[in-house]
Amino acid sequence: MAEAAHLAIGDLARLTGTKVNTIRFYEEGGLLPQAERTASGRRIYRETDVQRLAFVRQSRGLGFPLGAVRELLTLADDTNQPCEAVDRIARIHLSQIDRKIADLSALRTELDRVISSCRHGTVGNCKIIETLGPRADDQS
Amino acid sequence: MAEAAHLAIGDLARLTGTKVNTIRFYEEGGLLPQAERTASGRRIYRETDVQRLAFVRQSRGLGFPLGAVRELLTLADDTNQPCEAVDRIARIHLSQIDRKIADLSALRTELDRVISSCRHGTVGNCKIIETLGPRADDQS
DNA sequence: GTACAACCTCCAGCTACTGTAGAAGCAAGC
DNA sequence: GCTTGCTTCTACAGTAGCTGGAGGTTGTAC
Repeated sequence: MAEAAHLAIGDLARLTGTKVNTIRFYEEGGLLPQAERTASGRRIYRETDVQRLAFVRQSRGLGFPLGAVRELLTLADDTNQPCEAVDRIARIHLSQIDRKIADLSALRTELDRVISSCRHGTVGNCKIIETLGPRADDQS
Repeated sequence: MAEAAHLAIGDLARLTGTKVNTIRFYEEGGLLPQAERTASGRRIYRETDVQRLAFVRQSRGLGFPLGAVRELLTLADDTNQPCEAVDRIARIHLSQIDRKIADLSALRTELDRVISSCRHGTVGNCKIIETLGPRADDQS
């Protein structure tokens, strides 16, 4: 009997590509339920835990913040609900990613402009340094 | 006498659009020198501090991490050096921004794909939820 | 003399983990 | 039954870059 009736935390970690500490961290944050324990206090897991953790990891891999993952988990447990709420969470996340990309792109443009101005002289007349500080005009 | 011979931390904050706590944080982190103090222990600043903090803020605004800002400050103080090192720091930062943009773009594509699969039914047959968990195949 | 703003230090909290210390459990070999 | 060595346990510090708050002075204006 007992072909993997239950798993130790290290097994769960290996199965899901998650660090042991991260699993404990998720448990503490309510993303995973409080694990059952052996008599000596070690956590034990089952197949459902593997699935739940895989869900968490997949969501995190798509960049959902932990709060969103918690919501998604709650929603996923209630299979009769319309999936509108799920869709909404995902779209909010998408728009946040779009915003980050836009911000970074603007930053990139600006930084590129700054770098292009470099004439490879000394720091004293370096356009990059000038751009960074208002000291540029102290020769007036 | 005394038309702003020196500035209080609140003045410096206003002049540079920086929070007071942030200024103290920068001082602690060595981005600003230890400020002079009045007899009663209050920090006092001069024009050079305004310039230095402006430099820090400008650099941060371009996304340079604090470590890079520290290096840039050191370089900026030695005006005779070639500005190669400055250029290098900026280029490294640029490439990291490029990488972030690429990562986010890939994420965006994937997330968009997931969202597009939504058929607006119930959570039970929600493609988004399916994508997030390996539970999808449990009907086999 | 008394408000009240601005300043001080110290510390907790944010995100999402990661790593470490020190102790205890567990399986295998001898 | 003892040692070795791996896994697990709890608890806490650290990462980046601040931000906000508590609780206590100081400076200034009325």
